[in-house]
Amino acid sequence: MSNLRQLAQSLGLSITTVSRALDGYSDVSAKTRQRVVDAAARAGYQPNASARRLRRRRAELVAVTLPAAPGHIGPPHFLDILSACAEQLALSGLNLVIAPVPRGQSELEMCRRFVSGQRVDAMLLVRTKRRDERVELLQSCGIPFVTHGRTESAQPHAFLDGDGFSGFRDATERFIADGHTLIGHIAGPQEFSFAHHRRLGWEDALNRFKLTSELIVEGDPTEHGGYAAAKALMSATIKPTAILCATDEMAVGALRALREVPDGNLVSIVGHDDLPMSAFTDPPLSTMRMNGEDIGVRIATLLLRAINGEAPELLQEIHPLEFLPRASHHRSQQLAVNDADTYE
Amino acid sequence: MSNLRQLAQSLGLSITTVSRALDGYSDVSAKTRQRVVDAAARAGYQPNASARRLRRRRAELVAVTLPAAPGHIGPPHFLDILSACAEQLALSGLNLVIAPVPRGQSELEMCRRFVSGQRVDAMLLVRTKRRDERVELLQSCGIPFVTHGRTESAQPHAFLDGDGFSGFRDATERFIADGHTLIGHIAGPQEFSFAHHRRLGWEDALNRFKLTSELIVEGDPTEHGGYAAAKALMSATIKPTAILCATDEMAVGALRALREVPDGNLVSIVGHDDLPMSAFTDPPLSTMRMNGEDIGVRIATLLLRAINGEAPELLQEIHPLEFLPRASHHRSQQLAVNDADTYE
DNA sequence: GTTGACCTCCAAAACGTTTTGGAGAATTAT
DNA sequence: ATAATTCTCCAAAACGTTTTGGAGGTCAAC
Repeated sequence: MSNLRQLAQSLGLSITTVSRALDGYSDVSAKTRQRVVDAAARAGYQPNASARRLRRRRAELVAVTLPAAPGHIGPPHFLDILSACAEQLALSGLNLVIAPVPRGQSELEMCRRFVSGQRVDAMLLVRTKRRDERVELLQSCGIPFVTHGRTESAQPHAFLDGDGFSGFRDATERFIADGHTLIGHIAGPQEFSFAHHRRLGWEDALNRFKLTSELIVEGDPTEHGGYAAAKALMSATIKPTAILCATDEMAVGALRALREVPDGNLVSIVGHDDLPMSAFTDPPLSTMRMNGEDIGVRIATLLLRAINGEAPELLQEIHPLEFLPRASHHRSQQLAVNDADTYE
Repeated sequence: MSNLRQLAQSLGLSITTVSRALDGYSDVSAKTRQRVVDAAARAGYQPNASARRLRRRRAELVAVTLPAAPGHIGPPHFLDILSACAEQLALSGLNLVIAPVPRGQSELEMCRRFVSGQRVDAMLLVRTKRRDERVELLQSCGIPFVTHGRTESAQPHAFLDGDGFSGFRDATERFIADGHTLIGHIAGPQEFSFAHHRRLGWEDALNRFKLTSELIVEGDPTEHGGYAAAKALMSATIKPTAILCATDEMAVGALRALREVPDGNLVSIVGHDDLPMSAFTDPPLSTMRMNGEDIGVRIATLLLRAINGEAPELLQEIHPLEFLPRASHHRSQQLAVNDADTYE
């Protein structure tokens, strides 16, 4: 609307003074400041964002890459995370921009365009892979970034992740304590680090108790992926009596598959994410989720600290998972009579 | 990284020439242009976004407001829409920024900040209300904007919407044709235009056939809202034999409520949105969805046309809904024997 | 041999802000 | 009464780009 020059002119002051008055510098008298602030409010003055960004050499923007992945973009509540993150960032004057990968372009090129055009002060990467080329690029550029999920990068980088390993190990041991010996896993694509950690946790528990870890099928992290995987598991000669699913979405698919298969309704199921709908499936889905406060806010905090130059080693958070027992992890009651204490 | 000046210096050319060479002006010789383009590629040159934005007086940004609404932010697939929209916008050099409402601030203030700070070239409003103050503000500012969902604004504005009225009217008539006479509606908050249109469609069909339109309960557009509403409907003295739900999420909640109620499994259900999970509920959820290509892309196109100055009247799209019959709309087979032809 | 029309290129201004390095006035200390 | 200090304010430079309005040269036409 209006700019600093017009405002200054109308007040008979210099641009400098108006600018400094609004920015709260101490070298402008209280009286003048008040006059300026009033006039600015009256005029609805807002500094031109591009001009400030240019002068300050900060983009005031953080980009989140949305990989055009097969299946869904992320868990359905992912937008809520982004929204909370954006809200927190906004408190520090940063806006969150969505950086989709243009058709026919690689994620890498997109990242490059964003950083070398100085469009962003930092980046947020989601759906990180175990070996993620985006991480390597951003590390070599030296631009601050945070990933949602770990990677196997040699150099440390900032990340926030849930402890999928422990969560899935514990869930598996819980099944074992219930007397299960044939515990399957519907895994997500192993290139994704979240899927890999969850699988390793499941495997770890089975190895420790010398149980088979062969009842595993990998699928897309979608309802259909879970459906197909469950069908595959249940059509083998050795069928699991309990199944851990990498995500709630896969678990929802698995539940449907189990409805269509003989004795499928005796198979126990556990998922991960605690989607809003998970409490409303039949049976209500036992699941787990990262506890603690809002993930989006935490991510924003990490981003801000990264922008402030804190070392990546200090910006790594692994949050424990919280188990949410509902009905689905306890379906075959006849197994529960085993003596669970022998496993302690 | 590098800027125009350095690039020009290294080539022994002026800044002007380098700039114009890269922008494809005709007043630079083919030979020089080639030299410039090569050097730019080698240096990985990307123009500084803030500088260009300042000079061109375009923010190259579009903001989407994410109301901190009760319940979820939007349908779970909403992020996919935004992603597609962002991708399409990116083809025209525009980025999509998330504009959440800061705590303790109204959506209105947020919009004002964005437009008067010239942070955006256009805005996208979602979850529009029948009387939406954001629309009024943006209209008075004269900034281009598109809404996802209609409003009852006096002045026309650009929008994209599904034909919820016809969709719900048709779905109701389908129930009537199946012999139902007690058809309930689980409505969304009527201040939202999408919820209102859907309700009106349901009501219209009932009125036309002189059936009662009293079996209606309003709830939050969430699983829990649907659950509670269904419980309420089923605990009245007159119980519906079929229920239309304003959203799939509400339908999922309703399905669970019906499982917990005598004869609930005979009640037919229809939802709206075709969430990925809707095909995996028990029974699979009959639903409807806006057909046509990617909604996100269409929204982006509308935004671009609005930015180009096209009149709002020309930027209004109402898309028909497509009915997706699965199992849930046909549960009480004994009712279907009625003579449906009398209703034609 | 001059005129006009092109073809290349460029200096300088502009976008609106923040920041630097004072200038002048008022106040206090010597 | 002068010097030192503080209090206000401001002119000008800078951020990196795009765009305006030519400048100088070459070539063909008259």
